[in-house]
Parts: sequence; C-alpha cells; structure tokens
Amino acid sequence: MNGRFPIALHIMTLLCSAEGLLSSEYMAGSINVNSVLVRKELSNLIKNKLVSSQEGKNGGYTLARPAAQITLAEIYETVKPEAVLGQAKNQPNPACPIGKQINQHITELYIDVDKVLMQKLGNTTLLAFVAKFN
Amino acid sequence: MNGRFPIALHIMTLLCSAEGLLSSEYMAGSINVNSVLVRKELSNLIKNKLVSSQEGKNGGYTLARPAAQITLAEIYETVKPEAVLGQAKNQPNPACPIGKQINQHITELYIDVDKVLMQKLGNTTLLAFVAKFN
DNA sequence: TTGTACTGTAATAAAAATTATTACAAATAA
DNA sequence: TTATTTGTAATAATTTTTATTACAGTACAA
Repeated sequence: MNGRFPIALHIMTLLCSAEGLLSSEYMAGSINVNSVLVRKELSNLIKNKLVSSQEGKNGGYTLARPAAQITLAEIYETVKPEAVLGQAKNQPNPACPIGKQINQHITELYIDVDKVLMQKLGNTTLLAFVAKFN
Repeated sequence: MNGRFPIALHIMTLLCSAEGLLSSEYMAGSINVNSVLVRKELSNLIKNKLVSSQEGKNGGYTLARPAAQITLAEIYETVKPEAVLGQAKNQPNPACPIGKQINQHITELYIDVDKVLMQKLGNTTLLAFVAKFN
C-alpha cells in the first residue's frame, strides 16, 4: 500500500478549511511532498468531481461540492487499489486444485471486505472529519 | 500494500486441505513464489501460533489448531500493516495548523476502520473459507 | 501586450520496498 | 551417514513510489 489516501485526505482537509483557492505549492508545503505529486493527486480528484481548479495567475484549487456532501468513502474511492487487503503478483499454479481457485475466492472475500469498508467510510463526511481539528 | 495477505491465506488454505505435513517447496509450487519467501511467511505464522513445523527429513508444516478455530482475522493480524488504508512517508509541516494535527486524526480513523475490518474477517473461519472450494 | 504566477502533464531520475536468489547451518528420518 | 527438510542471513534483481526537471497553456494585471 502507498500513501495516496493520506495525501488525498490531507488535500481535501486543506481545501475544506480554506477560504478561497489554494495553490498546489502551498498544499505541498503543508503535506511536505513534491508539488507535482500533489497536482497529480489533484488531477485525479478533479476527474472524480471532488475538486475544481482555476488555471492562470491567482488560480488554484477548491472543493467542487460542499464538504457536508462529501464522504470519506468518495475520497477513498478515488485512490482505491485493485485489492483492498493486498495483491500478490504471483500467478498461482493452475495445476494445483487450490492454486487454480484461490484467486476467485480471494476476489469474493475482497468484495465483501470492500463493502464493509465503504459503509464505514461513507458514515463520515469531510465536514465531520475536519470538525475534529482544533 | 503488498502481497503478504494473499500469500498467507494461500498457505493456510493449503495446510487446511492437506492430510499430513506440507513442505515449503511444495507450497511455493502452488503459490508460484520463491520458497524462501514462503518459509519467511511460515516463520511469521508459526510465531503467531497458527502453524507448527517439523524440521528434518520428511519434515514440513501443519496447522497448529483446528481450522474451525482459526478466523481470517487472525491470519490478517499476522501480516497487518501499520496503516490499514496506507501510510505516506512524508512528515506533514508542523507549522501548518492542519499539517500539525492530521496524522493524529488519520490514526484515529484507521483505528475505527481496523475495528470494522477485523469484525468482518473475524466472522469467517478458515474452515468456512476453504469449504467454498470445489 | 507583456510579464508573472499559476495549472497540467510528460519524461526522467532517485529512492524505497518487494521479491528472488544463493548459501549454508541445524535437525531428523531412513 | 546420507538425503531431505527447516531456519535464516546476505545479497541481487525487480518493481513501485516519490522527486525532479522541464515546459506548454491559461489568465490576471500592470
């Protein structure tokens, strides 16, 4: 697993608590990662309609919708990996009766786990998450 | 995220459906990864009392307890990463009011998510998981 | 209309994590 | 006592992640 979700959440938190537009440079300063990485993640958030941007001088980024209407599930959705609990890159032996079937059963398990996870994350709005900050 | 959980689950599934002892070499053949990696994961499963081993010729591995008494939560526990939904390696800017606090709030969120996840995985025994195989 | 400060994105490099390989000591069955 | 297996360390190869550099395009503002 990588750091995409924490970074996306950090971005969304910053945007939620900001007045106007924020630049990727400013956010990179708060998160403490490279600004190109921030813009890449923002580009992804824009594609998913959670953020909107304004190009040009004095441009920047802002939430596309009210924070009360955005859940953590939607944010996670934008960075969600193929496999919730990890994906091995091996190809199990098709000649083995277990190896032949295991990927299918893991996939089914992951679908169930994902459901539970999304339900949990869907319970918290971005606004509620940010409200916890002092 | 890495492939440790699928591999650990594959190991446990093989052991569950086996009669006697299985060698790491055999399991590596089914999983299709290096046998040293399998032994490393087995070593971890042994440390967590889910597997026991027998050294020497004709040695191998077997479940330490009946599969009906082992849940997927216990298996996940043995490979669980620090951060369920990913960990960024950045150190957020302590001079930023958001950056200063975000890690604490992410940690709290992760504790909640972990609870839900473990509950879900705790509902399925290894025996039940393996029963799905044809 | 020109300079400045942004976004957007590609290409590449650096760093970190994961997996594979090699090697060998120790155990135990035959 | 030989063969087979676990246990583990050291190292190499591969893959993934993150950083850096570069620059085109947009829009504001003097």
